[in-house]
Amino acid sequence: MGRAPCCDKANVKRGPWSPEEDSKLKEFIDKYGTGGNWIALPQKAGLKRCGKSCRLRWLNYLRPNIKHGDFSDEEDRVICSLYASIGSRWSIIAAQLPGRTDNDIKNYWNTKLKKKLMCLKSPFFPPTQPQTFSNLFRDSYYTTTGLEHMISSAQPNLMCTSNNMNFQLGTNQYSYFQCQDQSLMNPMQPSCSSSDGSCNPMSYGKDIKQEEMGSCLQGQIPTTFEETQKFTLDYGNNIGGGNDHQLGTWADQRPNGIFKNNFRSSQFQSDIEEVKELISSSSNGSGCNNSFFFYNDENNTNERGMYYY
DNA sequence: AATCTGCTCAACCGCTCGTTA
DNA sequence: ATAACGAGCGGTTGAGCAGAT
Repeated sequence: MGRAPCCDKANVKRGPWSPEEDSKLKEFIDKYGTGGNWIALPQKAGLKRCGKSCRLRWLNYLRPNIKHGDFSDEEDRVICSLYASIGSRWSIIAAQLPGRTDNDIKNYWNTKLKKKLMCLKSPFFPPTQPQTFSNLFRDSYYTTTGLEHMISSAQPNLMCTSNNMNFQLGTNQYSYFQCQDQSLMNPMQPSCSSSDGSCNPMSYGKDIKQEEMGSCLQGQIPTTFEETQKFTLDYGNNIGGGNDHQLGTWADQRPNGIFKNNFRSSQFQSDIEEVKELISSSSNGSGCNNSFFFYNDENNTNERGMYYY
């Protein structure tokens, strides 16, 4: 038995609000406030509406200082930055943008901003404008959870988690991500597990649904690790950092299966073996070899890169 | 001009959480 | 301790619109 409805659905009006209803609601709240009880409000205000509907109408449309219209670049930046950090916590994001409602931001993200960020060079997502991982990762995007989220968003077949594995070698910072091919499993299940649970799926990845992946990939979901590697090479053409993304594809396939982007940092080059060593010792021999590691130099700006193996 | 297609966004739905009795 | 309730939240829907065919 489900929860009792909050109002008598047969006797409440639904659908778009008329100007008369708007003014009734506004006048009532201006005069008496909400009284902390939305359920009782419509009756008092003479509206044949559900309390929830009144609340939504007020919060999203009628209350003072609501800002409508295009989002500014600064607002874009704040939304992306917060989304990268905390995910779809729209009310928290809205709290940082005066005049914007959570519903507005959610709609804006789902219809426009997400697409902007998804414009990677890819056979599955034909770009409408140049966009690269390195752009996504600039400035405030560059947090560990942000990277996890962006990788998962941009590459829906991969669920990535860092397990908070960050370390420093010389002046370079490294973050390690285990990535699991979601096309091979139920999206809620990890593809591999270890005794310390280091392969548990991250919470950000779990809301990518099978049908979304299907439509994203247009039926071309890779089914083997080799196909996934190829897919990632194609799909992640522009993964890279700083100026790296201008240099083209992941051209260098190594015998050991590591795919290399075009890195410029000699420090990074010399760190590689040590990074791999650290990763294999810290990941407790879990056998998770479908992974990224990502590095950032001391300036956090120009020298960045990602290895996939 | 008619039809189709894709997009936007207001509104709804169902769930969780906090409060109260 | 717990059941009931309302507020708030995020996901989803669908009417209306604009542009493409």
